[in-house]
Amino acid sequence: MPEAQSPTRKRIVDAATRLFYAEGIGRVSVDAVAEEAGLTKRTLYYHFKSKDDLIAAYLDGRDQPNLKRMAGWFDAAEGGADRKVEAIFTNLARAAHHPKWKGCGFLRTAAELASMPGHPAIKVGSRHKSNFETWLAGELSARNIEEPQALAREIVLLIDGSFSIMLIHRNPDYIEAAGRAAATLVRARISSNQV
Amino acid sequence: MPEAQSPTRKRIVDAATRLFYAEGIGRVSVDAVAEEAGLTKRTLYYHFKSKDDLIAAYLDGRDQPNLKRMAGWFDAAEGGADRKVEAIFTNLARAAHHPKWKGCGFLRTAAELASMPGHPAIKVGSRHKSNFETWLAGELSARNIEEPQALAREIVLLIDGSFSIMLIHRNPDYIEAAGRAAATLVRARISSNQV
DNA sequence: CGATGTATACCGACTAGTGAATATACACAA
DNA sequence: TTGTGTATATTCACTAGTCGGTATACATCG
Repeated sequence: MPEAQSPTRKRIVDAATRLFYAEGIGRVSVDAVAEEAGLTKRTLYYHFKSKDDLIAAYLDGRDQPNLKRMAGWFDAAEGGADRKVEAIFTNLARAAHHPKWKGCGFLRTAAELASMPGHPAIKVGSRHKSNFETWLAGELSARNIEEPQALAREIVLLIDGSFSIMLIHRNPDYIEAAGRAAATLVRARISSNQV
Repeated sequence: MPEAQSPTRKRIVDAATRLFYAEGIGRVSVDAVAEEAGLTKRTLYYHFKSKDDLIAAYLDGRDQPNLKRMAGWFDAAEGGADRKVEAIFTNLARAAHHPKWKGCGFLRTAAELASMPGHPAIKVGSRHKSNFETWLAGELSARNIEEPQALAREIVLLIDGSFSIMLIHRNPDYIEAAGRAAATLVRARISSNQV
């Protein structure tokens, strides 16, 4: 039985992360992951019972870093909740200029696995997106924004819409437009007794 | 040289449409498409020079039907522009309940081809999404809505956000929430001298 | 010894794409 | 009418390579 936190396992997940994000889970073979990790396929299958498991582990490893990055942008931004929300989009648009940017790994994986709704990787993605939505609703609630849950959900829709459309048009203007729409929706819910 | 509108070609595209939408372009082999169409792979390759070409033809064939369906929902809805826009989401949510529903074929294909931004199928998808955005801006403009282009873009972001999140959570509530947000954004732009 | 980890070598199934032959239909000439 | 040429359309059989996954063996270390 492999150890849950073995360094070899981490090497495999790191290699899978690089390849899966760059090429998509369907276009990357297990052989390629093993080679990228610098070991043989048999060793990979000692640590993971299937490719599907490895895909889920890849997404699981992206959960916390992704959340922290978003929260970092939110926290660092000056101004009220509207400006902080818009900062997420502004930073996203900047990140999208990077040549290695390929959208949201969670959404792309869900799209590739659309015919397998119960796939373990999709459950991981669902949990991640819920985590983000819950975190955002908490931040909005702490700032006395009205209907924080509903608003958080609308912002999530605009963020994921940006991710998707970017893969079609490759035009970051869409992300900026989504940011302005999100800021508008936030301002519409700033309550009267607000800091 | 094959004929552009040969009935055989149409049979192939129809078969490809069924399989590609149901399983995703990467999970469907050319052999499978040929068998679904009731002919041999060699015949398929007589009509299409590559699988990539066939994928582009699949999406090209979905352009007009998709636009007509959206426009039909918009036209059929009672009320002002806000209600008509919201009707698109309501109908989308209803369609998403169907067991064969697998999201937006254009977005899913773009996600699968994220590592090949210049792929012909992505160009077809980009054109389709632009067509829809332009059509919607026209409808909004005809109803004296302010900033119709900006608003159309925001609505598109909410629609495509709905498509993406649905593949993660499989919960049509997100589409309804997006519809309410879209209606809010429309109402914020209803000008004073309006019918 | 026994647990953990790694390597070589292999499996059957499937992949996109192709070579060569052939069926069909129609044009034109004897 | 009959024969020949030609373009379109289709099939069978095949290639060279990749796929996820595994059987077996061997190392290292407590």
